[in-house]
Amino acid sequence: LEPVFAKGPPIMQFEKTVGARRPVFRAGEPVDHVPVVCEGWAAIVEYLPNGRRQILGFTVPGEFITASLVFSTSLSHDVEAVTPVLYRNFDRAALRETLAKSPDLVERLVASSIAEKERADELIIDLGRRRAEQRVARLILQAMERMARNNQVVDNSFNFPLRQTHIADALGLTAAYVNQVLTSFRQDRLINIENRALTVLDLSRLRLLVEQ
Amino acid sequence: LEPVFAKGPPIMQFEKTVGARRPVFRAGEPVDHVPVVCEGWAAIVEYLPNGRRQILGFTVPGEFITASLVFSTSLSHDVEAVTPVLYRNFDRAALRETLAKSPDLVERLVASSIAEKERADELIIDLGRRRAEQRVARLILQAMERMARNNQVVDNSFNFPLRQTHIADALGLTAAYVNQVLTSFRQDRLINIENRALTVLDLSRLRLLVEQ
DNA sequence: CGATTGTTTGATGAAAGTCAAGTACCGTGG
DNA sequence: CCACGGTACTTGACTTTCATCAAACAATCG
Repeated sequence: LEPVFAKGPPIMQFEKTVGARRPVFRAGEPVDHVPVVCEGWAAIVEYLPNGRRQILGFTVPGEFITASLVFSTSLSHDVEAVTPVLYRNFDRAALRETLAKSPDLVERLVASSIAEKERADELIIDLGRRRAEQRVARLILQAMERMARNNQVVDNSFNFPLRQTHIADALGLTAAYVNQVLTSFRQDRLINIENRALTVLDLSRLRLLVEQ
Repeated sequence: LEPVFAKGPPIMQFEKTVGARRPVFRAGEPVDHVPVVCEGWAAIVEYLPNGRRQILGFTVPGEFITASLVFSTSLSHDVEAVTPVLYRNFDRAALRETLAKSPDLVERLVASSIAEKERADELIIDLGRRRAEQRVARLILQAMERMARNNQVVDNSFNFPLRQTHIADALGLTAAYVNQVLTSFRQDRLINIENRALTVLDLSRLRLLVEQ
């Protein structure tokens, strides 16, 4: 679904940009359009009263921030820009009318909504039953897959703008510990990170780490 | 949505029962009807290659096993009966036709699907950033809320069939540790569990534990 | 009523957290 | 172009939370 709107917008309304580390939306505030991210990464974030935070997921370019915004007019979590974010806002009523006329588009909306749920379920499994190493390895592989789907992986190398705090808050770890894991990955020649670009040096060994 | 189908079924197909601890569905196997649980609790479960398991959620009576089965014809996780489960199977095509005619029902389907996603997000936050005590307390309060919605809570007391292993596998803990937490809850006169019935003795103190 | 399944308790250990201090990096303005 | 402030990364010493393992006991269920 999203590619359609990310590129040639039939019912586009207007674009907006948000700088890195700035909020895109605040939890609870009304969202009167349906946003699709065109450029940059965003994080869906929950802040807890004790100051900790949990990242519920990331949106990569070409995706809805969340498919539920087609139906719902507010979000229960904050959305923050990881990199500078450019997103397009679609008129909700117009979008829903378009959907009503196109069963094909509905299928695709349903599909991205199911995919969202599946990513959430995978994250639950990670947080509940996998150790830090596996969580980090899986995050990397998942990011690679999602980027590959948009043809943004060349030579096992792709843009990876997440800070170690993002990884930590997404995986229920601390930045200090994520650092240790990444350092050990580098020493083992599994990956390399330079200039916000991540290169997977040994894909099969990384996949092996992830199974089990 | 579900209450409609759990009670007076316009397009009911047939009922099935499954004994406690038995599988309801296997991951990947085709599901050619849309199941709604009428009696009993079920768990959605993922088994990992290392023998651990993670429970992704529970269905209480009157709910879809998962709303995504209205669209999708298979599940990516096992479903297991916690108690004996009685569920009704609806014809997917007929159900979708009914939906096409009733925007009201669609709204309700969307709502339960969003609720499912919200529960998943809450669980992510629990597993990522809350400690065992809070996780257990929140599970109890959530169960109470869901049962209350079906008028199954009397005097802060309700049917609670989960074994400690279920709680552990749902919250990313071990049964031994869940036992310690529950024991401490009982000693603190927060709750009582007897005969598969859970009574909340001090709701406000339990809520206090959960915030923060 | 025996067998399976679930609960309780304790001793021990490991994974990951906390805290702290130092270094590197980066964008902005003088 | 350099200095500066903020952000990000790295490392190490120490602590906490929870896991692991084991064994005994209790409850349930054919």
